[in-house]
Amino acid sequence: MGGLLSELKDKIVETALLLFEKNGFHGVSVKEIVEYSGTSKGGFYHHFQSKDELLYKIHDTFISYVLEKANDAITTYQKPTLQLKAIIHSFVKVFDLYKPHISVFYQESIYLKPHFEQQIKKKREAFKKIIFEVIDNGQQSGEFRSELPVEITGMSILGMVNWTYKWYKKDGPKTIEEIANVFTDIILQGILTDKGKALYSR
Amino acid sequence: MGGLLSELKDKIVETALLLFEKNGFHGVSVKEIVEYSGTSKGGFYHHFQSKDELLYKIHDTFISYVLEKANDAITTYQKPTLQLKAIIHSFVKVFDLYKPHISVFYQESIYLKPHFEQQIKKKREAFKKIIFEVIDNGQQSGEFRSELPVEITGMSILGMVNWTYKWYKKDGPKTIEEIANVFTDIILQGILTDKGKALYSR
Amino acid sequence: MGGLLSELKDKIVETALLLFEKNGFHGVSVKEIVEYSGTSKGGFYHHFQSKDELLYKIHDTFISYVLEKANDAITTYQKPTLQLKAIIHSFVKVFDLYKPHISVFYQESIYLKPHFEQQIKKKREAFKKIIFEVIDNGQQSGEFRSELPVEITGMSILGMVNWTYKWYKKDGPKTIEEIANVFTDIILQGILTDKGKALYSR
Amino acid sequence: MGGLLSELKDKIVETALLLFEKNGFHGVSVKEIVEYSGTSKGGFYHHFQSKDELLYKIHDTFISYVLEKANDAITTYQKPTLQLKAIIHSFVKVFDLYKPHISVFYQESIYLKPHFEQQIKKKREAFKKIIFEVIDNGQQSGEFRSELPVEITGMSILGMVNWTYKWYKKDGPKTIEEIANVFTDIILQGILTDKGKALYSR
DNA sequence: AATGAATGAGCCTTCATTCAT
DNA sequence: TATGAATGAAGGCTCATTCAT
Repeated sequence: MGGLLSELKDKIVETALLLFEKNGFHGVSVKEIVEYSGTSKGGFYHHFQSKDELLYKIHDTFISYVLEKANDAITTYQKPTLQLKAIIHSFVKVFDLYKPHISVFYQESIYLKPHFEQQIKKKREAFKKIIFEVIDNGQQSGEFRSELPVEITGMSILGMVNWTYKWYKKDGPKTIEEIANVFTDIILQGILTDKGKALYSR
Repeated sequence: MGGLLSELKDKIVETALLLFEKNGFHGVSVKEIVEYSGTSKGGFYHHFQSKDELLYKIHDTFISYVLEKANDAITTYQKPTLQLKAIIHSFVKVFDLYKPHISVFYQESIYLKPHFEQQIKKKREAFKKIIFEVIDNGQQSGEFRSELPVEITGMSILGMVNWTYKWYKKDGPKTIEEIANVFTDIILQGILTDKGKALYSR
Repeated sequence: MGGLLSELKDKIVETALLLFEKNGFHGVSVKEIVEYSGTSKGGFYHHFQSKDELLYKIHDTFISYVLEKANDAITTYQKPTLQLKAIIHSFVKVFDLYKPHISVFYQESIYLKPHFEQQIKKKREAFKKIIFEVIDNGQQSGEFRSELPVEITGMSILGMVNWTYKWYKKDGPKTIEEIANVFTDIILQGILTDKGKALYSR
Repeated sequence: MGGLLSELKDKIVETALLLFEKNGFHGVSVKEIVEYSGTSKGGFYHHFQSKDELLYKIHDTFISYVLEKANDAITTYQKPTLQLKAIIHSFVKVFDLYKPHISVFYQESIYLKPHFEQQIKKKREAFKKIIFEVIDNGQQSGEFRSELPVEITGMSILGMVNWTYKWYKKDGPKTIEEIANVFTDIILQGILTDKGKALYSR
């Protein structure tokens, strides 16, 4: 009982996240998850249809969150440059909240069962679409260099940002703020036109 | 005897690579590998101590190759800007040759046994060190913006480039040359000083 | 209050019966039973000690009923031929009322726990005894061919009749009356002496 | 090695047969089967795709055998009465060879997976068809009473014979020969016309 | 009376690896 | 070199049953 709906379920997710991040989806057994969560096989399967569904839930929690944040960013700001800045910043900051989710998202999605994979893919595409559109708009408004192909540019930004999960440590020497600033700096220097730079110079 | 030493061994690696890329290390059994390779369990274990060793060999082939290319790049050129350009170009071009290796390298390294992982890590660090040193040298020579922290800058470049394995398709609409050029363009615009830009303007 | 004692209990039995008939005792879980019955685990275990007890109750309901009918038959009639006819008829007619019980009785009794199995066995033996005695009496009275061994004859009649559960469909092309008549016809022709036939010719 | 192809496979089938007969398909675990067979889980799954496939193989061995025997019977004899006699005799005699197969066949077929069930059903129907045709032919030739419906008559014969698996014991007081004779006797008396009886009187 | 979250023993199956040939 | 039958630990999952509410 108590206030929260099924603390156990949350505990299982949290535990699984840490274990998956460290040892990979196939490097962690349900037995281990339940032992570290302080529950039982039955407890696990009462809350999740399968280990695969747990993996899906982890994926969905993360992608839904970043998709929402990206939508917030483009709603809050009108100018592509500011939108892009906001998206990058919000995304990078997610690392402090969702680092294990992100690691699992990018490492283990290959093991999502087809049915689940489709649902995740939809949201992933939606997120990419937002970024591509921001870049496209920025080129049309003259803020971004229009000689850069939208897709490659978009993927290069995504790559730079996403890759952070491979090396960022919360208790490392670099704060997430600092990282976000450097990324934004390099990218904007890299894609802004002179006109764009003039508009948004610090 | 002449000819190739053990074509079978190569055939096994090649097959495993494709299967691992598609289904993940744990999504492929030794049985499958030997069936698709046209050999047997015995044949497999004659050439590899274990499935883990096969994974290691795949990792090693790739990291050794890119490390060598990076060394070539810094030996061939003297100026950091040219060195960085060469490294990025050579790395991106690897995708046409080693796409499956790269996918496996970045997706499955979590499953490397500790002993193997250490050996790979050494080469990976050596590769990163080369990049970091190029950036550092560029900042000291005044070509690169010295306000950017070396590590974050290095990782942002690595991220942008590495991420390509997630989306690049050999028969897709973008050639690897085009991608390499866009990456180099964005990065150099992003990190070059005005002085640097003046030196290397097209 | 008032009315039927625990309609829920009956609903559970009814549901279980249909499910067991279709999927077998081990092909149906308590969870399924309670879901289809519109109750809960707690509701189930309030009425039944165990899933095994439910199986027992189903067995007992059926065997008690046919035993009673057989007793009625031998009480109502004096002549073995008429008794046998009545038993066969009453038994075959049970199919319209108790088809699922019968299927479960003959298919799943192997899974009765020893304790329950013994109790069912007693009634089953009592029923067989009645049939054997009718045959024996018929031979002694000269109505039945005495060269036929009682047990084999009895079991052949039982087999013919029981087997009906494997193929009889309530909405099939043959009515239960028709089937009962054919069985009686074949059996009586098969075991009656000429004297017997003379006595009971239509 | 040695002469026989996989004695182990046969040993597994034999063991499973005895265990299934006694405890039912779901009352026996693969663990038990391999322990009694003197092999291992791996050994089992090297020979059988699944426990379900083992169940299928047992079904198929039996139904294929009786189908063949029934075909022999109608090929060897021309007259329906002799054909029917031969079929019953050969079928009943199967009990000495295949008693456990038969028990499993009639008790556990409910647990056959749909794919396997279909294949068995085909052969089962073919067998029934042979019997129905013999009866039909006998009625047309005037040997069998034509007022009896073919299907009910056929099923009554099948029921009488099949039911034997419920009570026959190889070391019991009745030989299989004796049983076969009584069955044949009752059935022929039951369905033969006077003309038929005249033709085949002992 | 009734609920349903939680239990944990036990089930079927997979699979990397070994070894007699 | 090469084979493939055999191993057995370990994995994901089911399910009858319990019990606090």
